[in-house]
Amino acid sequence: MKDNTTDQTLCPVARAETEVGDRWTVLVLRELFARSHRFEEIQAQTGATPQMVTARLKKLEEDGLVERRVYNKHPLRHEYHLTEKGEAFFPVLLALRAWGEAWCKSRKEGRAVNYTHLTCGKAAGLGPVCESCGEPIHRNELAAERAPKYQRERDARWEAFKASR
Amino acid sequence: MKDNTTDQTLCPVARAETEVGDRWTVLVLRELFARSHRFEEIQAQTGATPQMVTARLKKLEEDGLVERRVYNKHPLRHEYHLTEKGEAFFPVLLALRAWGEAWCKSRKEGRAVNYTHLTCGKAAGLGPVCESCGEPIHRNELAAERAPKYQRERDARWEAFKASR
DNA sequence: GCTTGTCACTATGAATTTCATAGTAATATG
DNA sequence: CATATTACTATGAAATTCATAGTGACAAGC
Repeated sequence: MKDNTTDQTLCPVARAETEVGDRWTVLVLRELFARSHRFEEIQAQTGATPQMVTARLKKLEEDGLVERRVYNKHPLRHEYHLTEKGEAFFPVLLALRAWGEAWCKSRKEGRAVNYTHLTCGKAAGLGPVCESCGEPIHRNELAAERAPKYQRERDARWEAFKASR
Repeated sequence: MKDNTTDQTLCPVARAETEVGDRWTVLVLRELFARSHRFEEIQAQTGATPQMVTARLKKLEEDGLVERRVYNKHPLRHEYHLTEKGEAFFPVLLALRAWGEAWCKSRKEGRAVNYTHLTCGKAAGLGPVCESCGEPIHRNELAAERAPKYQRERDARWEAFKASR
């Protein structure tokens, strides 16, 4: 995609959007952060078609956010993992999550995931700083726990996906 | 767009992406945060076609991020402004900017915009907390200054846009 | 040794979206 | 009365997306 407005600009937002400015791409990244490393898990949980997943993973790899790791030869099978650049995207996803929780859901729907801030042992809240201790949140100092309802939703998606094959 | 994976999920990221999961949408929001409130400014600076701008603004209005304000009757003319929900999106853009500056540009290209943290009077850095005083950054406590190179880029885009009509 | 299952995709074609180019409508300005 | 300003709309070709189906390589069970 040649693109004079985003490739040749100094604007970091435009630059970023050429790499992650797509719904499926962000959903794939969400899954990688959620430790879904296999193609089928990503496909099932994002709801994308296999072509979409293939295309996004390929582009993410080209852009340096994702790397493939062989976990099986014969047949050749890969797992997808975040690189340093991919891991660095976490604050964006955290901010997007905070906005989504605050502005895209009714109050009675609960949180999908609750984070515990491991450095202080208490609830981290929505960030960017821990609501319990005030320190900036880093992904490696976080323990995630899915709300039962959200966990069930994911389990159901996986079952539905497997059943449809 | 009926969408069983993003409309019916508890995941705030998926919810958010149905509203802002698109390159043009994010670029339009960037312009609104940059205080471009007129249709043509947005069109010129994003590089989108008028249909794209129309469609995104309409959707953003429907989703409650943007409101139209009449600034002229006869002919009827509107300006586009962020609502509270739209303003609340700022941390996402800030995080995206930080990631873009850090990972989508070569070191020798400078920053596009530098922020001064008004509460401490010093450089705010890339956030989410002020690099000078450590406090969380809020948009209304920030003064933005465009790098001369970036300002020239924007001026040139505006000139090119006007010349092409 | 043959069927069934697993995993990661690819193939196909219709439907939708995007893009470039051009044009319109209402009014102000010189 | 001609030109400029502003905010769009129209059109059709090109590209992308989607749903549905299928493939290839192997493992595991019987």
